[in-house]
Amino acid sequence: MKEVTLKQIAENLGISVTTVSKALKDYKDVSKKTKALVRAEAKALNYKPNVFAVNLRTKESKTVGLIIPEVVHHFFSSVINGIINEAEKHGYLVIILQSNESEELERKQVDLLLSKRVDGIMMSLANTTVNIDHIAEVLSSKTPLVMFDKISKLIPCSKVVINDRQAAYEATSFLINKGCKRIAHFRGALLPQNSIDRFLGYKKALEDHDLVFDPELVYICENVDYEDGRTAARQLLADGHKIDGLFAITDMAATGALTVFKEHGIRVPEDIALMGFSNWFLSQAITPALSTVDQPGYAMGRKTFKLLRKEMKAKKQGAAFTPVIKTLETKIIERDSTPK
Amino acid sequence: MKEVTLKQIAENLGISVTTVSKALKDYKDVSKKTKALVRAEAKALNYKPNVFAVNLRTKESKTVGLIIPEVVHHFFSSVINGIINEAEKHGYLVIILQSNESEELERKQVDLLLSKRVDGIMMSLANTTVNIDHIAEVLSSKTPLVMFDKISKLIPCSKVVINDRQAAYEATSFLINKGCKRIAHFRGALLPQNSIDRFLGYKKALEDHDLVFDPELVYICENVDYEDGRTAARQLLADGHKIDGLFAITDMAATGALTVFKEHGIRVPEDIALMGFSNWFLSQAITPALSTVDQPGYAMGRKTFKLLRKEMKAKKQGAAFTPVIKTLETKIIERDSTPK
DNA sequence: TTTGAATACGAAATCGTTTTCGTTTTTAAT
DNA sequence: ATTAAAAACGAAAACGATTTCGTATTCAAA
Repeated sequence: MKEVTLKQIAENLGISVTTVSKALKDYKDVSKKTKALVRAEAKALNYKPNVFAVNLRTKESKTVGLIIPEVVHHFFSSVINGIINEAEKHGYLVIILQSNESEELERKQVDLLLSKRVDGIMMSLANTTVNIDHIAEVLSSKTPLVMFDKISKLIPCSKVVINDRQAAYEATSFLINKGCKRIAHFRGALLPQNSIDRFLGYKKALEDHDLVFDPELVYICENVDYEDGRTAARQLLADGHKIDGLFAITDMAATGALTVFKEHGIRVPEDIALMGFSNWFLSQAITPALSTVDQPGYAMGRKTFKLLRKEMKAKKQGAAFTPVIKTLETKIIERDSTPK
Repeated sequence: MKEVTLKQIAENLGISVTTVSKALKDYKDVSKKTKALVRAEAKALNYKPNVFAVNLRTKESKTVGLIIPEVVHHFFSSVINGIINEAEKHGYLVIILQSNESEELERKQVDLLLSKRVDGIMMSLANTTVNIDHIAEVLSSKTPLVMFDKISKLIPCSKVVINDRQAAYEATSFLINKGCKRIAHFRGALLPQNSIDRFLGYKKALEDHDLVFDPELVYICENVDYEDGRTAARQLLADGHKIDGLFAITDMAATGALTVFKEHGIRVPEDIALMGFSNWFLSQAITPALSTVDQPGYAMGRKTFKLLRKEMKAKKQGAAFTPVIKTLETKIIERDSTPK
């Protein structure tokens, strides 16, 4: 029950290990006859190359790393899906780590992946990450790197993003075109670029349509989740603001707000029109179904791996590689939380 | 800019590679003075052991594989979360593959993981999997294996499950105790064990409470999702059945049914009481909030890895290991889709 | 001073492939 | 028959760590 090795095959056939190796890799300096013999014997013994040895020799592992803020999240799990499907197509395996939105964990995980000598790394930053030394470290280790969604503009690497500002601008404009005059915004935390960009898009849309921007109508949802949406909505009502539209940073927050509105007898969309963001599965299952912005997670995952692969290829061939920044399209999904 | 190796350190210090290696691993036959020197030099050069070489020597990779039907799924992503958190605690990385509910893909992925020589494998079967040769192959390769949730009773390995039958029995009994007399069931496909068990639990509960079991009230939701729930609910109404309770195999299917009921002016819970299954995030965000059965995904993930680690440890020490089957507790979550 | 046991160190084998660079054998051309 | 070129094979050196077994040194006890 010993492991089958090249040596084993070589001995059985009375030839050298070298020739066996070459035969299996289809080198041209091995005769067809020998190749056939070797292949037959390999199959007979059910030979499987020892990847550990192969990795050591070739200095690559055909494995890539992925660091993501959280796995249990419709958008991110869609990205994962896109990445592992694309990776598998090319014989790569994906190691997934979760930063739990913690910068400290993120650092550890970068170290872990580098020490595992993965062929490349894909990552989306934790909300709290401000110091980016650990990412610079990835670059200086010459490990190909692609960032997606939550990126850092300071790192010169390939990136896959959506235009958050533009998307938020369109979402807000959509509300305005439906007749809304006083539109509140539930934004995310102050730091993350997405949060900032969506807020800026919201603000710009108001200004471009000659509506006053009232900072009092902007509420912060720290975790952009259901509970935050509920809390912010309650606060909004408690503050006595009269609004006819709400643009929430995520579908979760929008859904939270929706339930509060319902509890207070406020009709959606008649009294308040509601736009979410992301097009999570949830948004079509609630009543009224949520109008939102579709954020293409699966496509983002695929594109991210594709860029990574290009860079890994270039590195292997010693070719130069200039970072690419890809912006994916978003689109408005009209459902029942906005007036027809 | 060369890679730092043991040899490098040894040369700098004028000692042998052997001693450097031993010093770093705290062998007792190296003097304290030498250890200090070596460690200092290693730190100074920022030495990182080459895992490829370590893997080859030690024959282990500190990496485990996970095969799962789909990633974009609240329950499974919770399991992933539990697994990678627990794994990370012990220095293991997790390679995740997705079978997309296809037996063929599942086979390929098992092969991939075996060829990567992961230290252990965790998996939940695809719905369509009937032939289990590939799983037997894992066993015969001596790779530790733990199955969870969707398991095969034919494979003698450790397993982590819930008692689907019991949980469904409780859910149905809960409806009965709330006064339901005619309870429909939306079940899953015919093959998967979960689907069968939940159906059997439903049936047994009816019988134990002296209610007639009417096969006409059982509808199949092939993909147990939102759309299936809608379709089944429409069919139920079209068939003219008068029911006062519904137990759906998943929260998704329950939610689909709920929207159809609403569209037909049927009140929940007044006209029909509704129980889901899984306690996905969704269930608390809809109106009325869904009563359901909590399925502990995160705990299942943690437990799964823990069992795997035990088995990997035993293997390493050449100790015997007898498979363990762990059944996790579920519990009824009462919300607003059932009468108080 | 000799002996014995600790204590500290290293040479070399090993893990299983890959690949360079010779060497041998075959084939074709003169 | 001789030679040149082409085709087929192998020895051996990597890759970088781990570990077995010796050897050398130190120190204490007799």
